[in-house]
Amino acid sequence: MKQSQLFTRTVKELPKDEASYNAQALIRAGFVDKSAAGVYSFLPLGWKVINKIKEIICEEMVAIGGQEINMPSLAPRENWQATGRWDTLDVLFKTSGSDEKEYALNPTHEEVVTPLAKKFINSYRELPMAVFQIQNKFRNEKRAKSGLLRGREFLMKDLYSFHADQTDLDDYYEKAIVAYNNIFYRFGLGDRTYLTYASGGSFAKYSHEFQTLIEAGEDIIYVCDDCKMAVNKEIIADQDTCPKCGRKDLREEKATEAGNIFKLGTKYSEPFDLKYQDKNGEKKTVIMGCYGLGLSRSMAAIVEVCHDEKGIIWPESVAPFKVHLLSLNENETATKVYQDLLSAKIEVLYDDRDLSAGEKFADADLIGCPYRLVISKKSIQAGGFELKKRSEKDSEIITPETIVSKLS
RNA sequence: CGGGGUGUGGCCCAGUUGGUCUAAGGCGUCUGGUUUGGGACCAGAAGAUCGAGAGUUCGAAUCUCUCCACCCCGACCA
Repeated sequence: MKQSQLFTRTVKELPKDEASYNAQALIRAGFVDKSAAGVYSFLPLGWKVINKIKEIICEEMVAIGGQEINMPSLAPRENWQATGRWDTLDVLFKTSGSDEKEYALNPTHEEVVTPLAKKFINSYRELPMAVFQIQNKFRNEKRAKSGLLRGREFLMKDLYSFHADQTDLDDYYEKAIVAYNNIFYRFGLGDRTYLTYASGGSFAKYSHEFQTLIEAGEDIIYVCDDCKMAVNKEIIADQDTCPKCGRKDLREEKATEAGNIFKLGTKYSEPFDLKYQDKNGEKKTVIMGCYGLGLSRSMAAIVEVCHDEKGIIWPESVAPFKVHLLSLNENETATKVYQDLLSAKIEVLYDDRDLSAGEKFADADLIGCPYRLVISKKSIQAGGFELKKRSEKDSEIITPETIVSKLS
C-alpha cells in the first residue's frame, strides 16, 4: 500500500474525547474512528489488524473442530423470551417497532444457535459438534468506557459446542483452554494472560476467563505464580488463597477479560428442547458449552501492552504491515524496492509522500509496523538501506540484494 | 442509573463581569515557492448557522431554562 493513497492520515493532537491509551493511539494513527460512545469504525489499518486477529482465532478454532458460520445480528423477540432473558438481560438492545415485530440485537447467540442446532442434531452420531462465528455483538452498556475495551458494539468470536454427556463436554473444554492459550500466545499476550476462575455457569462451579494484565483493565484478579492461574475478585472469598493449590500470597493485578468460557450444561438446550437419540433410541438433552473471545478488545489490549512514548509496537503476528518503507527523496529506488517486496508477498506500507523526514519517522513510530526500512541518500552512501526494528533502538545497513531474504 | 466535567471550522483550542466577535491562534487541507535524517519555512486561499431549541435584551459564543452529545468516578457487567 502506498501511503500517499491511504484513506487515513495521522494526527498530532490527542483526541479530546478519549482518555484511554488504546483509543488515543488507534485514533491518532488512523486505525479506528469513533462515531458514538463505545461505537467505532475500523479503518484500513485497523481492519487489517482485525483480520490478522481473525485468522489466528479461526485457525485455532478449526483445530478444535469448530466450523465457521455466520448467524444474524437480529433475533426475534420470541427467542429471547424462550429463555427468559428478554426481560432480565438489561444490556439487550431492542428494536422499537410494532409489538409483533420486535427484535433483539444479539449480545450473544445462545438464543440463535440452539434452535439452529435443533434442526441438524438428532443423533448421538452427530455429536460432538462445534460451530463458531466472528461478528459484531451489541450490548447496551450503561457506560461505555476505556476506548475499545468496553464498547456497545464490538467484534467477538463465539463458539458453541454440543455434547452427548458431561464427560465429553469436560474433555472439549480442556481442548478449548489449550486453543485459547495458543491464541493469546500468538497475539503476543501469552505471558500476561491468565486462565482465571470466575463466577460459574449454571452447571459448573466456575467459568473461566482469560484475563490479560493491563493497567487500564476493569477487573481485579489474584494471580497465583505457582499455578500460572488467577482468580477473579468477584468470586474469591478468601483473597489470600489459590483455590487450586492453596498458595497464600496471591498477587493483585488489574486485567481485562479478553475471553470467557462456560459450561452451559442444559441451560439453553432445555428451553429450546434440543435433544438427541442415544444408542438405545432414548431421547436425551444435549449438553452445551460456549466460548467467547473479544477481537476488538484483544486489539485494544495489545495496544495497551505493546507501545512506547512514540506509538504502537505491533507484534508481527497482528501488524497491519510487516514493513514500513520510508523514502527520503529517493522514490525512484524506493519504488523498485516496494515492487520487489510486493512480488515476494511481503506486506509493506510504502511512504512515498512528499514530506519531511521527521514527519515520516514520527508516523512510522506511531503506526508501529515491526520493521522500518529507510531509503535515503545517506543509506545509499552507506551501502544500501537502513533496516530498524520498531522494538529496537539500533538499525543496520543492508544491501539491496539481501533485502527480500532478510524480510521474508 | 447517581455524581462531576466538557461542548467554538476536519482536529486541538482562545474568547464566557453581554457591546468594533464582521469569532483569534495552532494543526490539517488547497495554490505557488524554498526545503528534506526526527512533526522545516515563506507567501496566499478556502473552511464556523459558537452542541440544539426556547427565552431575557437595543444587542447573546457570553445571561436564564429545557434538551442532546461526549469524557471521568461510582453502581452495573451472560
